[in-house]
Amino acid sequence: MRRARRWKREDYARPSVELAKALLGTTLVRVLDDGTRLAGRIVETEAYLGVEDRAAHSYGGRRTPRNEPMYGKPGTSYIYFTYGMHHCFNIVCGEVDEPVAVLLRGIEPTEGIEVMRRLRRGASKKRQTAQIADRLIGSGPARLCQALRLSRNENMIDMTRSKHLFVEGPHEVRPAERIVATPRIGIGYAGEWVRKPLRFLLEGNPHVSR
DNA sequence: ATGACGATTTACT
DNA sequence: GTAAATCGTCATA
Repeated sequence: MRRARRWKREDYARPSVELAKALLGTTLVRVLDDGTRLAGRIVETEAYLGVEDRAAHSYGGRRTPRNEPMYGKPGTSYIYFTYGMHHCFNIVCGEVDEPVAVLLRGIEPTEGIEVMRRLRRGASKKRQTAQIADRLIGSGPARLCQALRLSRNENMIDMTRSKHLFVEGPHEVRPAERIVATPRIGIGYAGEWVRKPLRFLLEGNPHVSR
């Protein structure tokens, strides 16, 4: 087994389409304050291309308090609150002042699975479901945030230095898991950008959303 | 100050 | 398949 290698600045400093594909098969690690280590294999991502991309928060060069992290160093976390109840987690890439990022949409839990299941269940105020199926723990941008206890507290973290949130290699993609591209989800307002194949996933992996 | 809306999830018909 | 939940953000005034 190859030794785990934490991603450095240069690993993040590339175009969002490249990063979105490169992240597939790597491990996202989240260490809670009490030291509990949670981890999952990234199986679904979406690339956001910045100023030209109508679906991106930075479309047209918009720069607001919310999307400020997108203008930071590659490897910075960008976590925002939406729909009055959910969080989405992105990793900033490209160059400083180039507002591009990759949205993480699905992980296959590998470490701390039962803790993640409990975090997911605890996130719902409604009646506690008997048990959350494995494939529903990390399949979806907001579910992933619940499972890893990610919220605005983890916004704007430098993932090349943080002890609580980072990406690890090596890249593990099985031969049967080909990378496929589809249109992005939930961006029906983005005109011609709706159709562009900027969502990437490992074909056949059950921990992909929908 | 106001209002429209969202890079979603869940429950229900 | 359809709709409710739920509130921070941002454009407009």
